[in-house]
Amino acid sequence: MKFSKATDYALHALLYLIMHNADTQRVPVQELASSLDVSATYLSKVLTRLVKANYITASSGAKGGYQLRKNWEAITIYDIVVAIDGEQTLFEDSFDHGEGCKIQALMQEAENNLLHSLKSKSLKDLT
Amino acid sequence: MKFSKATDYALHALLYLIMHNADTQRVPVQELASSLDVSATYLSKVLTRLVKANYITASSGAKGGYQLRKNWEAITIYDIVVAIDGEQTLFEDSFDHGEGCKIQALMQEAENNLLHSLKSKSLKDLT
DNA sequence: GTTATTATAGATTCACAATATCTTTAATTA
DNA sequence: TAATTAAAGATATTGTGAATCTATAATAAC
Ligand code: SF4
Ligand code: SF4
Repeated sequence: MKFSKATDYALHALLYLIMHNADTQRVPVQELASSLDVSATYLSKVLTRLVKANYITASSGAKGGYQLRKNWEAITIYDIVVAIDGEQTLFEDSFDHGEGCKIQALMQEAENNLLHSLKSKSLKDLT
Repeated sequence: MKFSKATDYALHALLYLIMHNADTQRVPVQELASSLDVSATYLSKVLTRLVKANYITASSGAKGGYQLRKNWEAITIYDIVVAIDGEQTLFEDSFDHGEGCKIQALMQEAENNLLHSLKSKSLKDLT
């Protein structure tokens, strides 16, 4: 019952990008990694998922690095979590006895509250 | 970002107790375990935590077993989760840069929504 | 084109906690 | 006393997130 470190890294890297006007400028993973004091190769792996999801862009070579996409303000925290960890369900049903299960209903409602909250917040709220 | 199997087992065991009028009758762990098709010794370990937290009672010896406490209806889902998994925070801060951190604020608010929902539901809602 | 720089991908390892089992001990009943 | 049951402790297993290492591909500068 906790978020992954990868998500933690992703959020912090994004915060760094936001704080460094990185919608106009590229930031190499080395800079991000040393700023966060985490492994560069691992962080790279994490950020690649954000690239795949089109939340940031990347370019190789000199002067390359990561950069926020246009309209990054609209990306929600939920988007990030899903991009990194996938759509895991908080409570996974051992059997699924079908409709009308009270346990399922309870847990899903709780989870929905969490997800709704994550969806209602965007990267703009980090500024 | 998911609940533990132990919590899953606990909820289902409780549901079984509720459905079998187990506020007046004791149910040995063997019966619970075979009903849920899980390991009896492991389930016993899990249920012991509920005993420690005074949500169920246990008695050894012949005709012994587990039994719901009086006023079990008031026990919340949150109570169960905490009794089993402890008070883990969904988002644990890598550094804690102090007040005013937007990331922390966002994640904690989301988490609070989840916890509030879990607190607002009780075992009575399983009947 | 060559070289330097950077991201990406794949394979592999590491570490740790959840899960599970086994065995012993304590408690309770008949 | 004998039988039954929970609790506790030690240990084993497993799963998986986390991390490293080593290539390979892309890009820019010269
Ligand atoms: S009782 Fe409900 S939550 Fe449990 S396995 Fe059946 S359907 Fe799923
Ligand atoms: S930036 Fe915020 S969430 Fe991240 S380590 Fe600092 S205080 Fe914690």
